[in-house]
Amino acid sequence: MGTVMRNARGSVTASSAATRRLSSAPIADEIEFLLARARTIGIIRANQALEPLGLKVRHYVLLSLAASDLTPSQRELAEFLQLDPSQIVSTIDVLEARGWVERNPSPEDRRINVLNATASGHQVVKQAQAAIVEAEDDSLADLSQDEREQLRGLLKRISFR
Amino acid sequence: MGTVMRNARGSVTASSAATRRLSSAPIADEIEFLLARARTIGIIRANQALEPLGLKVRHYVLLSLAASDLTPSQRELAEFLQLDPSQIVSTIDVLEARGWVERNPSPEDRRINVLNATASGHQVVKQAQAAIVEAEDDSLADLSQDEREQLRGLLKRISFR
DNA sequence: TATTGTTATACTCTATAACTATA
DNA sequence: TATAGTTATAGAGTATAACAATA
Repeated sequence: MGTVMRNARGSVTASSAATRRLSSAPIADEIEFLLARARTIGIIRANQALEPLGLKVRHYVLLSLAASDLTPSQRELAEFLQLDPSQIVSTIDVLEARGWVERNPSPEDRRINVLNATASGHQVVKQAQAAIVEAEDDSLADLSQDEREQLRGLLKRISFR
Repeated sequence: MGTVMRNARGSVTASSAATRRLSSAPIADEIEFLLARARTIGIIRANQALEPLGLKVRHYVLLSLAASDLTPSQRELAEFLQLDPSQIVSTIDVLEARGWVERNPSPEDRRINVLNATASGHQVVKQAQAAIVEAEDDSLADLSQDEREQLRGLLKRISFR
């Protein structure tokens, strides 16, 4: 799904006469449909939030993982994110060119590149995190804190098993 | 996200050593990340389930809406699904070529095409629905019926507001 | 003059295969 | 012989603009 409505204040909205009318269709009750819709809304808001930093969600996710203390290899990232290894390459190329991430050959197996965030990479990921939290807060505005934790727990169980 | 693991029985799985290891990273707790992941898993399973019918999720969604009693116009569908009108055109072209959907000019405004499913279209959507329910049941296997209703309700509130 | 649907086109994202260097 | 990473390329999906028919 791609095109998105924006209201007068410039924020994303999914409302329109057509949306309200068609939201009574049976498909609007299917979890998979709702997941896809919620994700589309979320990813667009997140990309908007990251735009000032020159990042897209894809870069942010990799940068965040590189900045963790898990020192992931490219292969691990490909598996974890269910992306092709070649897509990891091109995304990391961008992050490395900006000096935010380093590829360090593993001493034990020199085929493997272990990823580390640089000092400026850590700074950027911190800013990005703040922007993402704000966007998420906008997307989930109608849910209480308890409900957000419920949602997080349910999603985690279907995402990792 | 694209590449996907399949286990020995051919069903989709998100598990691997790397996945387990990296799932302790902070990003694996962000709702937007989990939404994206759950949606990827779900859409792949759904596309697999629809493959015998020669359908993808996109076609199924439109066919399902055409088969509802809401007689949506193409413009309404574009708004509802947050797709560009031109994408609606090409998807309906496929459904129409197979004799599952008809474009009927509205008597009140002949610019507007109202969509109706044909008899065979209704049959196909019924089969597709059954396939989707099975795929969804696979994706949500770890959740109780109550938890699925919880999830549906939470997603609906962030998807339509 | 504005809107619905259509066509054409460019762009991004994703999938696949071949290659290198290391093991 | 197998694996990690890279490169190149093709395909699918998405975004944008221009157009004809109708309002």
